[in-house]
Amino acid sequence: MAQGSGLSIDPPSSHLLFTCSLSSDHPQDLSLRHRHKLRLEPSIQQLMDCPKGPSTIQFPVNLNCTTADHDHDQDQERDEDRCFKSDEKRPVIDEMDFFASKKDDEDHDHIAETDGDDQKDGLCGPQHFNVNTGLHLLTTNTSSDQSIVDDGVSSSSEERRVKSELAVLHAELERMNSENQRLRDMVDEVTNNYNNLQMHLVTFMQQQQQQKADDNEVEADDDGGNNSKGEKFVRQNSMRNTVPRQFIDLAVGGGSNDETTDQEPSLSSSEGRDPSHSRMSKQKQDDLYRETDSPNHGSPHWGGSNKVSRLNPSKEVDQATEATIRKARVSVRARSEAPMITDGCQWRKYGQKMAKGNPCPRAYYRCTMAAGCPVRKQVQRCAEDRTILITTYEGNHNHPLPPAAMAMASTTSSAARMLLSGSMPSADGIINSNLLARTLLPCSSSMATISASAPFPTVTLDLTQSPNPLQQLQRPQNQFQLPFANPQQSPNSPAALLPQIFTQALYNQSKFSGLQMSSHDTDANQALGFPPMHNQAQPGTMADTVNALTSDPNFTAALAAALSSMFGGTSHANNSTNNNANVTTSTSNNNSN
DNA sequence: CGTCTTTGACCAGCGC
DNA sequence: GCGCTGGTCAAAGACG
Repeated sequence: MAQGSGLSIDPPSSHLLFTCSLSSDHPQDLSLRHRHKLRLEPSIQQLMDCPKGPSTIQFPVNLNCTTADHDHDQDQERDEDRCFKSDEKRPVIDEMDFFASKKDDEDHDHIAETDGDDQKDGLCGPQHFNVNTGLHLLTTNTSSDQSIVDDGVSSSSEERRVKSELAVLHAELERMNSENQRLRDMVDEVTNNYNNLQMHLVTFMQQQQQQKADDNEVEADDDGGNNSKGEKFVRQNSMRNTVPRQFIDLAVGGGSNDETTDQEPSLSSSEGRDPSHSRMSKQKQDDLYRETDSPNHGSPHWGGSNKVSRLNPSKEVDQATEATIRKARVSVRARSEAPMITDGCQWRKYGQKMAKGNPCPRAYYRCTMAAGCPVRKQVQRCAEDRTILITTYEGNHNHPLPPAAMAMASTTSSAARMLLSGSMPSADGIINSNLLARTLLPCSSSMATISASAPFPTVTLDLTQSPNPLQQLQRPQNQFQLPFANPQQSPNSPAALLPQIFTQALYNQSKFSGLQMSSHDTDANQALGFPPMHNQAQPGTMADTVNALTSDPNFTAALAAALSSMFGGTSHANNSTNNNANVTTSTSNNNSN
């Protein structure tokens, strides 16, 4: 059967097309079917809106046909053939694409490359319409159910009709392109506005910090201190440089802090303890830990890597800040049956204790991805609900991280620094914390809690959406609960994803606050499948996304589809990581000591 | 044999 | 000073 000429377009010809699209006998038909399904539906709406209905409504009419009219294999083969052809023609009425110009270019290139394989590929593009008008005839005959190709008498009139259709469709295409351009301009404008706002916010926060520094300097000078002007200048600069320094810290996953760590004056009690612990471990790894982590190990707080260069001994303010930062923690509450949520890092369990008020033991882990990495985490099940796993992180990694781990790790330090960006110990620190929380996690799908009066400043995100309201009421009163949008989280939502959502939330806000930013953040976001920053400028957008995701019972499938669309089928690694994130082979018993 | 987990012991901080 | 608690150490055992 020859294209265009030999086709016997009997009245149900249009039905044939739909039969083809539903065929599932061949794998390639499945792809075709998906393609049709995905792209035809919006087309229908466009066709409805098209001023010249009859010429363009033909395609959706095909969708209403059934498969019952075709009994012969030959017909089916013909159907498939026509299906491809219809696919080629379909782009004429394809869905609106905000970035159509680029896409069209790409399609055009692709067409040029695979000119002879169009039928196999089912390629689409406006150019196809021009290339193969004979195919177009296949689907232009639905209104009258008359054969077009075999009608030699009416061929000239058909040509004219086709040309007029073509003109109309071209006009429609141009209109859509212009509208696309207009929308893109609007997006650009919004993005620019957002960037400007962000810049202003950063500037404002820096000015606030500088003001604080100035106030401290005035107090110091009033005390009769011998601070020289030069030293004051250094201090002011140190405050001014806070943001860049934080930037560097995060940029390297905690930064190479070995030298600064070694020079860190011990704030812990471990120094007096180390001699008594001179018994050398048999484990090389532990030796390494001791070598590189001894300034912090054994301290009542977990070690942190956010150490400032001690080149200038006058930076007491920075030292105090950094010491507090080391104590800051980020806690994530998520439902998980697994003993530990996999966050992309390798951890070694170094202890387990029974904590007061909780029958479940608390496990202590340290990062083993690099010798001397000071990052630690605690894992404990919630006493009220054993299905809730509470994971608390502290410290910054001193080594490069895999993409899956980078987000969480950087978020820990980001959250810690953000938490401490206010004056925590004072009453107004609570206010600052509250404000911080509001700006920190407006896009959270759950409950964000900031504890400013706890022994260690802690950012807690309750991602469990506890079904028991009493649990919320039982929280300590010194913690702030910030109810955001709280869609009922699907019980099927993989708990392992929640920290990453949390991570993204923190990321967005840390970027929004301008306190921490690095190119690695963007990389991590992208590695996790999150869109680049400029696409999520508005927190509400992210909130909507998270809400939609977490409320979707088919969340995993939807996520996989979304990732596939983002990465063009290369998202398997991330997807599998996400889905398996809470699968851990390690076991932990409940033995207490 | 190397790595990891378990678990009793040790230590420091804190409150009384 | 004493006891409680949280955090850590390190020997011993398990595991691959």
